[in-house]
Order: sequence, then C-alpha cells, then structure tokens
Amino acid sequence: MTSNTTPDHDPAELGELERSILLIVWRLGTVTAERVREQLGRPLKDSTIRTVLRRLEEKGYLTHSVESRTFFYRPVESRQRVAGRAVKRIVDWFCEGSVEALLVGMVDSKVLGRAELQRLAERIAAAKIANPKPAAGARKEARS
Amino acid sequence: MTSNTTPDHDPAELGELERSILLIVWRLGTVTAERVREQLGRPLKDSTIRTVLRRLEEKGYLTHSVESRTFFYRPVESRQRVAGRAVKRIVDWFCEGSVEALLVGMVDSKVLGRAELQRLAERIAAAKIANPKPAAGARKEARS
DNA sequence: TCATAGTGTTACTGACTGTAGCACACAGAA
DNA sequence: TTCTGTGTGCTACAGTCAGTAACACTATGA
Repeated sequence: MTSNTTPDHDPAELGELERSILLIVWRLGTVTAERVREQLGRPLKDSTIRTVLRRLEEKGYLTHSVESRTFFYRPVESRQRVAGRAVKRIVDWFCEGSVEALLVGMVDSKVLGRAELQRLAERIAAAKIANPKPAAGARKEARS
Repeated sequence: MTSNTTPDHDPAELGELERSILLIVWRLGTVTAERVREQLGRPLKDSTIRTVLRRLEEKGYLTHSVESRTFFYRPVESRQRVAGRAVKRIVDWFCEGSVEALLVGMVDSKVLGRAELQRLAERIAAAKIANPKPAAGARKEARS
C-alpha cells in the first residue's frame, strides 16, 4: 500500500541519516536527490541518498512526483505533526496517556524549566496556540 | 561509564519486550526475573527475561541489588522522567527545541484536543504542576 | 551429598540502517 | 540517427541491535 497518509511508523525509530534527510526535505519543501546531497554535509553517493529517500517514502513520510524524469520529493506531513504523534507514543507508553504526567516529567528531568512552563501556560491560556483556525490557515508551515 | 544516573540512551529506541519489562518494573517497583515472567503475558524462558533485564541495566534504566543470591531490579528513574527526556529528543529533532511548536503539532495532529490543552493550561497556571517542591517531596512516584 | 534455584556467558536469527554498485532508459547534442 | 549524460530501478552487503534461548556453574537447604 504505502498509502501516503499518516505513517504509523514511529519517527523516533528513524535512523540518523534518515532523520537528517527528512529534516532537509522539511526545510526546503521540495527536493531532488541531488539537492539533498548538496545540503548534506557528508559526501555520500547519489544512490545512497536516493535509497534513503525511497525508504522514507515507503515509511510514509514523503511522497514524490515526477517531472521530466526527475523525482521531486515532498513531505507528507509537517514536522510538528510528526513530532506530535511521536510524543503521543511516548505519552501512551510511559505516562499512561496523561500529557500532564508528561509535563511533570519534563520539568522533573529538567527538560523544561519551571519558568518556561509558566510562560508556556500563559501563552496557551492566551489562546495563541489553542486557536490556530481549525483547518483553513493551518497549512502554511514546513516552508523555510 | 554506564553510570546508573540518567541513561543517555534513547528510550524510544527500546525494543518492545524491553519496554514491556521496563513498564512492569515501574509498576511493581522492585522485581525478580521470576516475578517479571509471571507478569508478562508471553511464555518466555527465564534466561530471556534475565537477558533483557541485564540489558536494561546496561542501558541505565535499572539497577539491581542482590539478596541471598537473588537479583532484585529497581528502576533508576521514574517513568515520567524518562518520558520527559524522550520527548526532549523529539523536540530537539523535529521542533528545533521549541516545546511550543510541539504543542502546536500535538493539537494539529489531534494527539491533544484543544479543550484538553485548555484545561492543561489552567492546571499549569494554577501551579499544581509548576510547584511540586524543588526536591524534597518529589521522590514518591514510580510505586504502584 | 544431592537437587534446586538462580546467575554468567555465549550465541543465533531476523530486522533495519548506512552505504553503494550496476544496468537500463530517456533527452538532448552532434 | 546515434551518442552521451543524467536520473532511476534493483540488488546487495556489512554492522548493529533486539528477541530468544541453551548451557555451564554455584550456593543453599534437605
């Protein structure tokens, strides 16, 4: 199938190179294998990049379209969305589904400062986050 | 190293069995290999359980003490703490370190309902989460 | 002393990732 | 029309790691 809607693959299980490349695609929006290779620091063979791109597509993170024989890969979902799902896994696994418990853990393990959390709470309360318009204007990230 | 403080191992990279067993240890607090086997649904050989327990210790999640030749394994950190670090990775990788971006993603990918987020914000604002006493009374979870 | 319970050590298999080679096809230049 | 480059399709191999387990060894209690 490889349906390109919502990969059920765990993003945390991506390899390092896969992750790097995925990040590049997110950053650039649309890429060719060649473009990715330029962006990557490492000197990798063209076929390597292509293999990884293909695998990322198999896993559901990318789609491609062809234009005069050249593959253009694009992300299926935004970074944040993927991150959101990844976190859900963690919350389900380790916090019995409680996001609150997670936040406690984040503060507790100093991942998140108390002050930071406080500011966050204010922001959330101010609905800056909570009201990004249900559907319409929500598709504007992943560029830049 | 392998100091049993704060494993730098990525919790998301735990295997399924490892995770299950770790959860059991967190639930019971202190366990023997035998006890773990009882708890697991699957019929696994004793040595399998012990191998996994040992690996979990190598990775920094567990410690053990010996009592008349029997190993008693205990968690090094609380579930939430580990979850917190796991999430940090994700935030670093996919959200450029911005927890706020993560929350946006969670709402966006319907991992977290808007209403839920709102309640959460209220709770946080109410400092129920933000003030669990710096150090003293914070070591009471991971039981049951 | 003997059996039992628990540990230490070692190993095999399958999956997955990083990495790449090679053959094939099309598009434009000569 | 033929040649050449560029990009793809397919295949593969080595390393790592999780799942799973066998086997040998050793205290401890009957």
